[in-house]
Amino acid sequence: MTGISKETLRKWETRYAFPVPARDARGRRQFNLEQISRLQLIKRLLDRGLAPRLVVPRVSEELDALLAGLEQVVPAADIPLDREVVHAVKNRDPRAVRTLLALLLQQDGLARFVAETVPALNNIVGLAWADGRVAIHEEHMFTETLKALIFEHLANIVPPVNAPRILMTTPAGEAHTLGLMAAQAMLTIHGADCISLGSDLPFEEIVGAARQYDVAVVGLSFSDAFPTRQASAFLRELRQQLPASIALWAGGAGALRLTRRISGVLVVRTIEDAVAALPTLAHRTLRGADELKR
Amino acid sequence: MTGISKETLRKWETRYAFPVPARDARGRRQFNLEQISRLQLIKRLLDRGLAPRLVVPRVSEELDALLAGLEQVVPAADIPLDREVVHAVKNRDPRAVRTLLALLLQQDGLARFVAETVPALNNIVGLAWADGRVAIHEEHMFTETLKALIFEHLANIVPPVNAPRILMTTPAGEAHTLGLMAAQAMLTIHGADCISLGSDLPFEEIVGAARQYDVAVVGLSFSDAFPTRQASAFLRELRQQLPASIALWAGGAGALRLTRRISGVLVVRTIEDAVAALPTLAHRTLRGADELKR
DNA sequence: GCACATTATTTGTCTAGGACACATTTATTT
DNA sequence: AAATAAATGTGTCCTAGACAAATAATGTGC
Repeated sequence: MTGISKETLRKWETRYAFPVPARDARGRRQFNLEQISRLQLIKRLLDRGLAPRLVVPRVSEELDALLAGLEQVVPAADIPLDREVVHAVKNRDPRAVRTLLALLLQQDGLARFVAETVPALNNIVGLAWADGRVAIHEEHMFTETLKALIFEHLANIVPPVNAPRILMTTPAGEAHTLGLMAAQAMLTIHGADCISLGSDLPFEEIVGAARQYDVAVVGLSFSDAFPTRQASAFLRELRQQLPASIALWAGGAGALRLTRRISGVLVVRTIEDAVAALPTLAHRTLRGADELKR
Repeated sequence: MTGISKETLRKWETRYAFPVPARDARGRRQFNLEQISRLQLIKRLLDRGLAPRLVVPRVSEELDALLAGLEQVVPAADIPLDREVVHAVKNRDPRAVRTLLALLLQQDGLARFVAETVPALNNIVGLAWADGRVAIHEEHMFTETLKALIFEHLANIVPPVNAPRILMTTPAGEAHTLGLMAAQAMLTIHGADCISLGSDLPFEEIVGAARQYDVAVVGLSFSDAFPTRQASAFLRELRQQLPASIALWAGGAGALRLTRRISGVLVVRTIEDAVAALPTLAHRTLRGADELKR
């Protein structure tokens, strides 16, 4: 429920005297709801890079204050219908959510929808979730509806045969694919040939796939929940294992938190960044062409 | 990689003298590839209900023999193009995979495609993965392509307003959604109103969502990798927490292994089972109708 | 005052060996 | 043959401690 391992929880118990759970008849730890919500708060602060010793011993009120200070200022969503969407989500009305999103998509066109509306809405819903105004299942419903919509519109676009190939995936442990899909849509519109391998792909598999699919770029998405340290280590290691000819792009809220730049890794801050980097890529030499030369 | 917890592996080491891994400089266990593949073999046998003491100490050859005896005879895939699909997957040619799948879909129609072709292909690719003939990333590519295809065709179907609502999701820890999507497509064709909440939904959220979305059924999918005991416990607990008026359906390879029936839980063995159970459901009373009565 | 090397502290994850409940199997009695 | 009791099998949790990698603090030379 918190994303914190049981070993870590046990250590915190002895080191910081929190959380000290009740025990059942067998002596097993039983955490109460208050402890769980405090742990979730702690987790969010740790994910933003704070040190455990500063965060774990603090009570919820102090944590709230800390988090408020760190919370990035939300770019006041100038998305039309944003309130209606949130309202439909909270009303648990999937059809209304779909209708509203489809409307926005029609108004904006896929490119703008995916580049602006989706991130903004995602942000709004994410914040509402963090506040507890939107339940996990409501967020899931929103995400699924949005993914379905993007999928459908993506189907009609066929990239040119020699378009630069981009391998899109998510590292092991990262299950959020909405951002990845949005990026994929945008890049496909701009003439890239995206191959999506879905979420949760182990390290070795990413390396192997990048080589075997003959791609120009490996694009990874890190969500807000992904530990910054791990993301950094992951990218460094992957950069080393990948041939220099393959570019490495990292996007998502988790990648934004990477303060120090990693050489050979492009941190995609907005979807437009990725589009801007597209022209630098070499187009694929086709197999047929290769064979003709021989 | 095996789905076996580290605690269990340690216990097996002392109890059955397998696996005894090498140690790194720090004393940490390092399993070699041979041990890992033997463990994967063991896992598959345990999943089929064999007792650990009979399985864990056995060498790979014996395990192979055991498995061969148990392996349900794969319904000789009478799917046309099955070899071509596997070939395209192994060739890492997403476009060819997509073209082939689209072709099959056109030939069969969505209903048959989803009820017969998808499970058969999934089975074939799954077996090829277990043998090591297909890599994880190749399986991901296949799955993603298939999901995209189903999504696109699902978009055109709008269920009647008062259709019985089915909540489709996957329990926490279960990331495989292909089977869920296939079932969703089939049920939607047959007039159900499916609400997909995606994968990996925590227990409490499922309970909450079921109540709040006013559904007639909660449909869960358990993959092959999901521990049978956990699935059983999960379903029992969920059955208890859900109102009796909401039916509970469990599908997927993980649900097939539930030998003892759980009262109030329908184990969906094939997608057709779910379709057959559809007529028993009450249609939704619309809010508008309710209001008129008052 | 700043760059760099060195030492100290923090932190997560691993190890060992043991306890225990629940399930399944075997032995015993009715 | 059925019912009951004892024995064994099994996964998961427990405690207490070791240790390296990361981060912070300190010292040193220029």
